[in-house]
Amino acid sequence: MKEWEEQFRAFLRGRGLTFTPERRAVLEEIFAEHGHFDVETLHDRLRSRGSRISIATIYRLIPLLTESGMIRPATLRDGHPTYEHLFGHRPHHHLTCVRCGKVVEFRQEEIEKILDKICGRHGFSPFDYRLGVRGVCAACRKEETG
Amino acid sequence: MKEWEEQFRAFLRGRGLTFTPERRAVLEEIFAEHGHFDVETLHDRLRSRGSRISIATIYRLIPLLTESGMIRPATLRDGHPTYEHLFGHRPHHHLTCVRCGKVVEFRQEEIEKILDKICGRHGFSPFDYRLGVRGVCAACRKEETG
DNA sequence: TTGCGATTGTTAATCATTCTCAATATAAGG
DNA sequence: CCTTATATTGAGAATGATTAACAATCGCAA
Ligand SMILES: [Mn+2]
Ligand SMILES: [Mn+2]
Ligand SMILES: [Zn+2]
Ligand SMILES: [Zn+2]
Repeated sequence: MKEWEEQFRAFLRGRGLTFTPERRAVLEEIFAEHGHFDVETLHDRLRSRGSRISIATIYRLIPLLTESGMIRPATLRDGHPTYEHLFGHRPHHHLTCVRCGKVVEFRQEEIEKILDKICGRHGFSPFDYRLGVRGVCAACRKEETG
Repeated sequence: MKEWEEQFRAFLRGRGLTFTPERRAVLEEIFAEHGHFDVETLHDRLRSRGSRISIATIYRLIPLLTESGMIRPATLRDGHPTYEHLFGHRPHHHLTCVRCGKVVEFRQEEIEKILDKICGRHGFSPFDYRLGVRGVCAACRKEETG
C-alpha cells in the first residue's frame, strides 16, 4: 500500500470516517501526476479514466485532503483555487508567468529563516508561508519585445 | 487637490474616461482609512455616509483603480479578495492570524533582493511579490495554551 | 444647445461552490 | 448471515459573489 494511502486511511479512521472506492480513486489520481490542478480538472481526469464520480464528492473531499496533509492550496488560476499534492514533497514557492501561465517552482530556505525572525519579532507562530511571484517568463518576454 | 486624485484623474483622461462624483466618492473613501477592505465593506461605508452608489459601480471601478496604481489586491478573506490603497505607501507583506484575523504588515527588502536573484536565474522578470504568512498571533496563542 | 460616447442603477444572468435529499454502502454486533 | 445505525454518494436545486445587458442620464466638446 502506498504510504500516502496509509496515512490518509489513518486520518479517516481517527475521525470515524471510511476509506471508500471514490476516495481511493481521487487520492490515486492526485498522486498520479505532479502539477497544480483545480477541482474541475481533477474531475475530468477521473471521468476520462472511466470513473462516474460526482464533482460534489470531490468538493467534499478537498477539506479532508487538506486537513490530512495530502494536498495544499497552490495558487489562484483565474480566480479559482488550484491544489497540489503535498505528501512526500518539501514545501516550495512559485514563479508564475502572467502571460502564458507557466509556473516554476523553487525552494529557498534562506527566505524562510528571515521570515522566522520577522514572525518572532511580532510574536507570531507561523505555520504556512505563501510566496507568490508574478512576472513574465523569458519566452514571453522575447515574444513581446521581438 | 489630493495627489492621488490628481493621478487618478490623469489616468482616466489618458483613457478618455471621466472623473465622476461616484468615482470621487469611492476614491475618497478608499483613502479615508488605512486597512484592507472588500467590495461589500466599501459599499457599506459609502452608503453609511449617505451615498446612493450601486455596488456594481464599485465592482466596475476596481480594475481601473488597480491599473492606475490606486489600490492593489491584498489578501483573501474567506475566499474573496480584499484590497488596500497603494498610493504613497511602500509595498509590504502580511502576517495573518488564522484565529482572530489580525493582519500585521512588514517590509523586507532583503527578501526581495533574494527573490530578484532567483527570478534572474529562471529568466523571469518579476513585477509583483506576494508574500503571505499565516500563523497564530501572540494573543491567540496565549488564549489557546492558557 | 446639440450630439455622442461614457456612466450609472437596476435587474437579470453566470458560474463555481455548497446544500438537500433520497438511495446505497459500510462497519459493528448479534 | 441479518440488523441497524452512520456515513457516503450522485443528482439536482440553491446560494452568493461577480458580470453583463440595457435603458436612462450625464459630461464634454463642437
Ligand atoms: Mn507547486
Ligand atoms: Mn497591507
Ligand atoms: Zn510566459
Ligand atoms: Zn490572533
